[in-house]
Amino acid sequence: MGVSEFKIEEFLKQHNIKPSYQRMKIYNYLIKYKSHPTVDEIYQALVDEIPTLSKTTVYNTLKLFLDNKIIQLITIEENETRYDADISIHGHFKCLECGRVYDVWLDMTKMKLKGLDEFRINESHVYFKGTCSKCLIKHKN
Amino acid sequence: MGVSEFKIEEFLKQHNIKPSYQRMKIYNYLIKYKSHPTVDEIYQALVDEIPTLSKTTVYNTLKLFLDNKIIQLITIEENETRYDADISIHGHFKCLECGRVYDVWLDMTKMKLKGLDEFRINESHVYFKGTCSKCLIKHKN
DNA sequence: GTATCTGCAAAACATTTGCAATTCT
DNA sequence: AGAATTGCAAATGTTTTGCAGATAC
Repeated sequence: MGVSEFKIEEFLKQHNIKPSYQRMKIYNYLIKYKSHPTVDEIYQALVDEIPTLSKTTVYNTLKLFLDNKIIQLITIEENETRYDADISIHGHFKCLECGRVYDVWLDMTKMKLKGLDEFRINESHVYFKGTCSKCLIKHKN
Repeated sequence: MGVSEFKIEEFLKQHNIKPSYQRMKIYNYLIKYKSHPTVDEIYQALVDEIPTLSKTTVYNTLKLFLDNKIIQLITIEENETRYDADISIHGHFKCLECGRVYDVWLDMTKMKLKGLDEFRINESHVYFKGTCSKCLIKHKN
């Protein structure tokens, strides 16, 4: 496991979140796999280990994490809400063939904006869609 | 009306879309108001004028427009799919106070991307959230 | 013992699907 | 008439809500 359970427990406490078993497992899943999972993917991945787990708890927990700003929400596809424990400013790329979501590091400070004079920007989101390198290589074979 | 019905009829025909009454009204709504509406907003706006209108038709029509690439889909908020008849490359800004969605013109060519080597990018999307100038002015009063 | 957390079941929405009625040519 | 379009009703899928039981301090 990339981050020890103890560290996660401390981390959640520092953010005013009581570190219940379910919460620690869900947060651990997010930082371990970095796969930008949906609610259902998190639920399916953990239900074997936590047989009593309910989707309601996954929803409740993610909402709590969002409110406390330790995760961010990724909206790429309509009807598909994803979550990311990396809250640094970065974009995403979704491969339309395999469905994987990748991180994209970009410098948005150079981007000139027209039409936002006098607006207050709180959040900036960038995402791309296309075909990832893994899928492109498959085509060659 | 900004664009005559005749022009819309011709436009749809040019894109292999049979210009039914409903389709012309829906397309007209999109180009007239440029408000990036949801399905429900379109439906509510037109149902007075077309009392038999159903949401199914709005869904069908928007899907047809998307397939024929005369509109684009905007995904800003999870659970809220919006549509835009302006298919040029631009971003959007959603005001978290009044809910309005604005167009943002930006030059993305200057944006340096890290992590997308060998990827094929088909679509690029940029959006912002915050407070628009109209709402900021309200605060001063 | 009291607060909180969890999870079932039902409700609330948004979107899709099947199909019959309507419209257009 | 024949093909396409419309729209109702039901189904689907996701997220939210109410609440009762379990758990933690």
